[in-house]
Amino acid sequence: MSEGVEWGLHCCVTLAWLGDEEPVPAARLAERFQLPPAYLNKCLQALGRAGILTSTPGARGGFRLARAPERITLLDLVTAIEGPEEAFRCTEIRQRCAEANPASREFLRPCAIAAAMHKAELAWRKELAAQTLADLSAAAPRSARDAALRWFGRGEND
Amino acid sequence: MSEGVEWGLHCCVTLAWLGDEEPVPAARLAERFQLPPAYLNKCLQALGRAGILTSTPGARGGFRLARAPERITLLDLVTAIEGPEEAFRCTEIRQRCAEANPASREFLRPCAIAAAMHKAELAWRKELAAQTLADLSAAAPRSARDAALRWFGRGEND
DNA sequence: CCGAATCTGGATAAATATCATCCAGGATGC
DNA sequence: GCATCCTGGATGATATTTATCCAGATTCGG
Repeated sequence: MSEGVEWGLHCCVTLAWLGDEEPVPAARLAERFQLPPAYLNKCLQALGRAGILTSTPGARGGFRLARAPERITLLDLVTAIEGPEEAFRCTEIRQRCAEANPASREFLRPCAIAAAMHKAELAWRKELAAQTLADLSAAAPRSARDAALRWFGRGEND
Repeated sequence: MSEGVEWGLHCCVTLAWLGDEEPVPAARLAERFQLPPAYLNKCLQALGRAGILTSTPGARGGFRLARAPERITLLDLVTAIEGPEEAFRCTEIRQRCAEANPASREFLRPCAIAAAMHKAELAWRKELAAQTLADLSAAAPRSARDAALRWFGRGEND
């Protein structure tokens, strides 16, 4: 799994803590986590296209959550970064057997192997869909949240 | 996920069908599925090191299942090919925050984000562990099994 | 005992994906 | 107007996956 998932998760949790009064520039988030600014920006763009973040261009612009943390699941995040394809992709090698006829009725139903892997993937997605950004923000220690608020200069308001 | 997982699964299901009276050379399995022989061999070697297959060198040698299909789970197979690492790997970017002190007590407990991803991964593994090679062999249509037996010249005995 | 078949493991190369940077263009606020 | 900041494309660096080849060891069959 690409590292952008981890970056995106940390950034979104941070954005959840900060609230959406004021957008946060990508460069500032990169600085916070010591990540490459240009590349982190690419990840945030992907989150924007997926409707998880909204971006505001221009001075004092940046990113903020597009909706309440309770309504953003980990599955949303992971799918936005990694894409919607499953980890296991069936290449239908059963149809490459010498005698196999691709038009055979046998191939109408899915490959049992692909079905088994798919079932596991569904379990994974279900678990991801069951956890929201709000859960993550709450699970982190208060000290982490407080430190973030201070670092971003939001300690006073919130 | 690497394609070797799919190859390994198909090969193992086939070996389950054939029984373990006689080992099957890697080259023959490659021919069956039209896969690159040398590279498929590497995958089978990995399954051998993982204790899923046993290999016998020399003429009339090849691979066979190391134990009954009921006792080989999909998790065994996937782990053998993909390795034991989790898909999401936490790089502890929370510790890279400017003010963070790596010795802090806060970092003794795992990162909430990593824990959430880990939970999903466990659900995936659990589902994989619940399915065995025997289940897969049984789920495939009889015609596929029969065709394999014929192709490998084992139609008469079994 | 010889030779063909076969696995083992290392070296290597090709193809692809991931990670990362840069830049031109457009939008926004001061 | 100008500094800030997102957007998207082009490009390059690095890592991983896929694939090949070969020398060495082992076994079978004659």
